[in-house]
Amino acid sequence: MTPNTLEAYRLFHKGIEAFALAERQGIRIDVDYYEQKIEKLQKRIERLEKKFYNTNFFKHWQHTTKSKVNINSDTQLRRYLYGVKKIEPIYATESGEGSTDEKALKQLQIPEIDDLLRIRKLKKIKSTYLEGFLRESVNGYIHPSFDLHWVRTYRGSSRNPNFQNIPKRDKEAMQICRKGLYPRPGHRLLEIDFSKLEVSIAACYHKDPMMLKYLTSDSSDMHGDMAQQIFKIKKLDKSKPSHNTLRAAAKNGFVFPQFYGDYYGNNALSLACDWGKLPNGRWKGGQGIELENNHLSDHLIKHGIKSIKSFIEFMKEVEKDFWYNRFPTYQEWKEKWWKYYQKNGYIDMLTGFRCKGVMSRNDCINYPVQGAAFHCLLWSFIKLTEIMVEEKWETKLIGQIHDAIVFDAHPDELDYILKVVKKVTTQELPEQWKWIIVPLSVDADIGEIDGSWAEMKNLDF
DNA sequence: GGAACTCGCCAC
DNA sequence: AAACGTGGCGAGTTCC
Repeated sequence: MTPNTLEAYRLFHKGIEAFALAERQGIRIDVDYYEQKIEKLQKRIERLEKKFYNTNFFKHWQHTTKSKVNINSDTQLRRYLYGVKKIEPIYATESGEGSTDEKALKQLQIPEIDDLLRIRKLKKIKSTYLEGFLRESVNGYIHPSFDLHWVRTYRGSSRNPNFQNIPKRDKEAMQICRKGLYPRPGHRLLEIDFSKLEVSIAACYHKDPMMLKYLTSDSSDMHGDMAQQIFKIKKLDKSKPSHNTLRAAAKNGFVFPQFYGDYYGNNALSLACDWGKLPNGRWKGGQGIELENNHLSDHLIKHGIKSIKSFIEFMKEVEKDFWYNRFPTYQEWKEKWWKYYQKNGYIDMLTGFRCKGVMSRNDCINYPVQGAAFHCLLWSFIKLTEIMVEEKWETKLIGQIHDAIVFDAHPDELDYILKVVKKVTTQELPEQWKWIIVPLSVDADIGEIDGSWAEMKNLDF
């Protein structure tokens, strides 16, 4: 695994130097806040544990176990549920054991297990994030390492602590974890991320006309179109919350998984799971989100999809249409790319990096996209760091999350920084790399002066 | 008593 | 033909 061209080598060399500056700068943290929050969480966890110990579920579990039960042990839980109680596991792990992850446990519909999952969630927040931050803090700052020498796709990684997986979607976890991360006194946190970067970079490889159209025209909407097709609605109306839910479901339950190489069977099941029609493949009316006095499930039944089986068959057709009618050139590219690897034993990225070794079909399709997309971020990160040093900014780059850069910004420099960021990311980058044939765009989130990372607002610029 | 492993879960 | 890509990390368990 090496950069295959001088250009690729230089990108990583400069990347390491730029990351070193960000690492030295670090991210300010509120140590007192985390210490107090850990104590509070610990008390909440103990209360929940006490409650759980009083349930019949736990008492029976302990009764059937010789040694003292550790409720944090998935191994012990697995033995109890699937061994002692002989419940049929919903699905298995990689190694063939019955799964005890959240999704599998929820489907067992045992009320006491909800307590267990709640405890699991709080412990994750406390140990991985809060205690991790404190362990790594030096004089009120954490200094995550940003590495460029681990990842198979030539992406970056982060550790000690990992700055790239701090909770965001789960509101409660996000608040707790990010509330103690700050800019330097008097500054504002600023996060810039590329919009739909991987989809755009994929298009630079396959050049599918329909995809290029989606990425170039403001009026077209790929996820909206897929929502219409999957959920059989005539016209997606973005002013309706229910339609936005369906659009998000199409995006996260079909389009993105398909890009990563998933197939209709998984898509159908996970979509159906989301609106609660499983387990047992039972397809009932009166479920799923409300659509004009109608539940999604009734709506689909009315349109001839009367069982989970027929939904799977339907999604099979949707998939076929997606690849062979909507994006045929993308489909051909995937086949061509996979064949090329099988013949030559390697594939080259648009940025001059070579992937070799044992790779699956999905790997061949994903690696070049994932890598080159990150290299767009990296190139921008380097360029902005160079300008920062050259112009002696008070503002500093302090971190990177695959397609996003985090700044610790001086308020007086903010307008200027935003102008430079936009120029570098959307103009200079495509000028530098002529293979970028789609418009790139960036989005900004900004915190208050002395505001934490938990309270960021979208910024028009 | 530590290394290696599995599992679960957070991000993109 | 195959069947979701990349990481880091904590906790528990098993192996030596």
